[in-house]
Amino acid sequence: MKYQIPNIVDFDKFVFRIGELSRMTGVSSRQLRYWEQRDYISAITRDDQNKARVYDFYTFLQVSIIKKLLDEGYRLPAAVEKMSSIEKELSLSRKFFHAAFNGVEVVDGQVFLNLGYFDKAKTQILYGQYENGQASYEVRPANDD
DNA sequence: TTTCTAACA
DNA sequence: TGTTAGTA
Repeated sequence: MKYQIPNIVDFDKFVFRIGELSRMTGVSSRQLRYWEQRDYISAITRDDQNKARVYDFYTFLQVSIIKKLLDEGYRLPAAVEKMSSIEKELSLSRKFFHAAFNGVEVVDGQVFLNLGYFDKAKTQILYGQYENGQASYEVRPANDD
């Protein structure tokens, strides 16, 4: 009764040119080129030197984070450094949730996230629920079909 | 139309 | 960083 999130979203296929990335993030194309020159960000490897830059989804995230930090008052070098640590935290979070998430189950009309076994003996399962912006948890026996 | 580099403001 | 020039 559980399912996996369909792996139909391939983020590697989300690619943007400089004008698009600029409009998406509010960072000027001039800034994007400058940041690349300073090695703060990088575009997908270009064959020719004079061809249009192509940015991937992860660069979009990086630029978005840097932009937010700049708006908060960080100066560019500091913003880049902090973005780097935020990026690592995000990566860890993604890996954690990917490993923890075991599908969705509906009980009595309520939707629960199966977050895997709660104990090493595998007799209990941790369920998470999201409601009104709040996360809550329940531990229930594993064989509660 | 968009992007590129280079250069000046 | 913004802008502009002259291209591809």
